[in-house]
Amino acid sequence: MPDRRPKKASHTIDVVLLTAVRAQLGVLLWRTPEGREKWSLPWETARGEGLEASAARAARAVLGSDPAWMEQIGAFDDSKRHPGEAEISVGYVGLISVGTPSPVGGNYAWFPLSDVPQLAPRQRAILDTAVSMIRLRMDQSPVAFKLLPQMFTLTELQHMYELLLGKRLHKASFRRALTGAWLVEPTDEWRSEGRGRPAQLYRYAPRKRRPAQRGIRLDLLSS
Amino acid sequence: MPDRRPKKASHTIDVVLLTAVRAQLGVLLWRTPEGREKWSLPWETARGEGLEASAARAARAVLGSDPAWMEQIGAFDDSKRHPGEAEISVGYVGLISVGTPSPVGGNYAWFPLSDVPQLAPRQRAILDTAVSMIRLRMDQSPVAFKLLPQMFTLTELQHMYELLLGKRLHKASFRRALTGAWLVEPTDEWRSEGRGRPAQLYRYAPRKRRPAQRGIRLDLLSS
DNA sequence: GCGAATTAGTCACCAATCGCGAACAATGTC
DNA sequence: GACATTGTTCGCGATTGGTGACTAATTCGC
Repeated sequence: MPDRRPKKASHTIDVVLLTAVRAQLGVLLWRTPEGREKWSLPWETARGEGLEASAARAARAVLGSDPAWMEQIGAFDDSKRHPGEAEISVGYVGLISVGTPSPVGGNYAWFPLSDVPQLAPRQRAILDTAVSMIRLRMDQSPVAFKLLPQMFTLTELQHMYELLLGKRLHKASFRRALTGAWLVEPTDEWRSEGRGRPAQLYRYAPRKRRPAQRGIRLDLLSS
Repeated sequence: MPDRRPKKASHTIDVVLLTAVRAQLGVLLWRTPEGREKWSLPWETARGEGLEASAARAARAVLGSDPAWMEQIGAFDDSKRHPGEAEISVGYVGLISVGTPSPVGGNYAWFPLSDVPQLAPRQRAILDTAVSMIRLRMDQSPVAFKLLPQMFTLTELQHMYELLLGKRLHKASFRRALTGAWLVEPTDEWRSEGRGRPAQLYRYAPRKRRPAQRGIRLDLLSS
């Protein structure tokens, strides 16, 4: 990614790649060639190809494949300097399904969010915004599903929601809401995971819903 | 605002200023000096002062005062050209309370969203994103309140919510939800608006709430 | 083979919330 | 003063959401 040719680019594209790692969110960082233990978000200089394209290129260069989902976070200046010396950076967040092969071990590593090393201030802001945006959008985007493989058990899905929400959910309520929303459909496969009853596998398959005439949720305000 | 001096700026800041105008959202546009009937969002070239500062400067230059609320929308390239020829543009949305004096009549005018003239494609994208973002964030930001004066009647507030949501709300339910969310407090002033009982004036005064342990709203997904 | 342990999936009860119509209150109009 | 008009509140029935307990299917230890 970071091949710095024209010294000061007008703007860079910085990518926050997230996945679930050991009951936490994890972010993929790149070891900079300069310092021994300096880490950075993967980033690209703009090449006049469009922001989405730049972000996709950056992600593909790291992963070898496209993220399951990607969205822009916003533009950042944040006074402080950027590794690429650019005036502004445009942040993108991408979600990686668990199980996707990733280049761990080389100059890349997954860091749990609770244990992220020091980053350039602007990149730290990009990361924080990415995470809070993901958590905010859970209701409007199929975020949890994009962090899971195509087929998953309902318990895995619930754990993913708990991870993102940061709180425990009740099994029965979760499943009732899920079937009411028509988001998943069962497959005819089952998975036996050690001891206990095997779990049925589901896939993400949102269906049309009736308009769902619920009122406004003013209680979400002033949270 | 648009004083174009260094021909090609690296990026511009484009501002979507919204207010309520005749039971619709309205956006403030600027008549470009070139074409007779060509309109544009107010915009600024970057001056190395920070994005927020540029956006605030752009808004202040148009209004003479600061918007009641402002937030970044994102960065846009969108292939097509921008009036300022910049590679990318960073969009901001600002909310103007009804009643705020605004420079209508000069080279500025409010356009209801249903009747916006042709814009540069990128600015059209910025405007559309701004509106949908405002509508999405209603639950998380006090958007409706920022479009109203400091003191307002509950009927006015309800009309504002109806305008933003695009649907009618039931009076009793709206008020119940409102008091339950502890968002407003009554003042000791009343306003008599022609015929009918005078309405009490309220002000936006969010209070701490108990954690409000409601579950996830999966039904909001796949809308 | 058999029961304990473990995990998946469902049911039923109860409380909180919501949609909705109607009542009640306070003012202007005739 | 009767009536229209607008603001404010009440209460009922239906839906939704939180919760514990129940059933189902498998592994493990003996």
